[in-house]
Amino acid sequence: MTKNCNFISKLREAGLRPTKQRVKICEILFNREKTFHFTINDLAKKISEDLNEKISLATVYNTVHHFEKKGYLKEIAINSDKSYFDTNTSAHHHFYDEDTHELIDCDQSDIDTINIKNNITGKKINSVEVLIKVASDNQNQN
Amino acid sequence: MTKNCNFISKLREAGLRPTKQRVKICEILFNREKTFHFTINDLAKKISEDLNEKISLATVYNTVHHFEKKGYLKEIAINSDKSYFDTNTSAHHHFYDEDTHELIDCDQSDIDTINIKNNITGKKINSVEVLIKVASDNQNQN
DNA sequence: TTATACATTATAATTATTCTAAACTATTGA
DNA sequence: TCAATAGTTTAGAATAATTATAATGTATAA
Repeated sequence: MTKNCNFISKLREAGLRPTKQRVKICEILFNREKTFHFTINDLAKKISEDLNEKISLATVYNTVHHFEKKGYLKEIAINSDKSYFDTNTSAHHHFYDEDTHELIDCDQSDIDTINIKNNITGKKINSVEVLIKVASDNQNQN
Repeated sequence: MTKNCNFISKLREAGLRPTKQRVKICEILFNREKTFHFTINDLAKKISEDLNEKISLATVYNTVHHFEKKGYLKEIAINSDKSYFDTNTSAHHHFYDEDTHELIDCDQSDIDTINIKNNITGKKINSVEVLIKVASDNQNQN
């Protein structure tokens, strides 16, 4: 349970009270080795299953957005159906599997640093992200 | 009016009957030098203004999606608020101005070709797109 | 010119997300 | 320790983008 203590500190650092719901969300999001890609719905479902009790969608939305603002999560733009979030907040790129709708991290070393030769005047670059859409090799792609 | 004849052919090639509404949509989308970036709502509003009569949103959605399937338009993923479309269907990258929510084409020559050193096994790369998010230099970015 | 298949439209339905207001809970300080 | 309070959770309503529906309208082929 030292992990939960860490989550409580993490929440406090974000200026959030460590409630049962938020600690649970932390456990699911940050208690893992590998990057986790999810939609709000994925996450809410997982929480309900794990806790075996309901959690309000609004709470999940609120908490995820708080975490995003604090830089604990990153939103990944793929299509406009739904929002995807990523527990890996470092600058990195993604594969998106159009068959399974799965998001996969791209190894830093698999793409050379992207050099933007001309930026828009008077603007600062906030992020540069590559999205590689892939699909089954032997499938028609209408 | 030779332009409209072209649009009629274009529509026929897409297997679509050249109706008044569709020809108008073509005029607005393809009768221009520069790339046009838009949301369905932008487009519907522009049509209503130009025609000075209403067009059903459903028609705009249907036509835009037909055009997308036919490769006359491309969807650009930015965030999940709304869908952006682009009349430039060639492989190219974008700037997204987070202040104005405007989408701007990135010159082909401004980014070197992106080389993916390791693809997902058994998958074919369908597209590689870079999105550069920019914002005012002298503005806090909470 | 007429039958038919395709289109348009208004409106309803759906889905993702945000808002609201009431009930609840963690924290602060007496 | 305990009440006051400020922040949280929640269900459900509201909103916004998109898609479905079904009736009416129109382009086209014969």
